[in-house]
Amino acid sequence: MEARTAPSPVADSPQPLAANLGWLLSQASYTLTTELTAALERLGISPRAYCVLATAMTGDHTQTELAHTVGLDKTTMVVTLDHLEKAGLARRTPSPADRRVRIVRTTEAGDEAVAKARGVIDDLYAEVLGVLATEQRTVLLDALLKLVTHDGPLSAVEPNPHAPRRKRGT
Amino acid sequence: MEARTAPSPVADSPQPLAANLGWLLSQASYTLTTELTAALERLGISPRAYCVLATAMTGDHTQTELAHTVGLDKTTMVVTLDHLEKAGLARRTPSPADRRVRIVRTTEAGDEAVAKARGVIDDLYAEVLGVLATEQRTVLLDALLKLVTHDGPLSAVEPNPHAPRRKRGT
DNA sequence: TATTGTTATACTCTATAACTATA
DNA sequence: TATAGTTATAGAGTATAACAATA
Repeated sequence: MEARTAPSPVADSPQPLAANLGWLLSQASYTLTTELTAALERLGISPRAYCVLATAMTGDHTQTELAHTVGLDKTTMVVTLDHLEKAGLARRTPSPADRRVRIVRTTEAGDEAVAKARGVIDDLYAEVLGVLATEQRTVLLDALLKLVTHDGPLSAVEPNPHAPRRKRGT
Repeated sequence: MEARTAPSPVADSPQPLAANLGWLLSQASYTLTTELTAALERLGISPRAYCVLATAMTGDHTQTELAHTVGLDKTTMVVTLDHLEKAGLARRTPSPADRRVRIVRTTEAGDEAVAKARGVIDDLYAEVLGVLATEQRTVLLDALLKLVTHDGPLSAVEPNPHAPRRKRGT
């Protein structure tokens, strides 16, 4: 399988120190994503498609709503939905209330795909975490959550919407 | 600042479960990389450039050696070195032994840049990990290392060199 | 005038292929 | 014939801009 994304530039430290947080996180995240992508590919679905599909299932959402929730650009959402429709996993339904808007609904096949994907994902996570002792596992997840969660040091950075396009320094 | 990389498709789960390993890792890794990139940018250096520079400092290396060590394609290495030379941080020296080969050496400015970058990186990691209790920190790093390390479940996947180019499924 | 979804397009990043100069 | 480095180029992925339909 070809790598989905190039390894993070920081992930290539030749001799990872025990304290090289960045390398550890990049490596873990990258490999897990790669394995997840490979596993889902066998179901004919991409991680992104799964994400959109699973979100669409939670209620009646327009494309823009969906894009916002999942964190995609609306034009990327168009492409993703084109794929999903072609694969028969979702369909766009005109909204009776607003004729500009299209509600995204999952098909039965889509529901099944999500269910199967959930199983695959859960299995993968269980397999990975199974290597750790029970307490270690708990602490790991707690610690990550603490870092990532609202006003932790690794909570989401909102990109400056009007930042000048970077010109690629050295 | 503009996001360097789009958020991982898996990282966008609307309501992260405590056990959503993938989301936690992606989010942590992505944000840390973003912050690291921003911090290094103030030094006029990219994470990749830092990586190459720091590796080049460890001895006399050819471009290909460097590329292999750091995990870059040789053509990408050319571009990276072009930047580094233009910025006066590294230079290509012809090898006396083999006239096809060029040894990559850091300049004094390059050495300084690496030293400064090291400081910035260490500070950032310390700041992030400072949020955790001492024991929590140890367990986190141990656990990550265990997952990522040789024959852990998230150890590096070697890409199949002759896999057919993926055609983008759903 | 503003908004939804679409299309067309430009930009970034990386890798493949072809070339040169050596070996 | 094979290898190091270079250049040119194509591919994949994303976002910006312009547009049509509707509000």
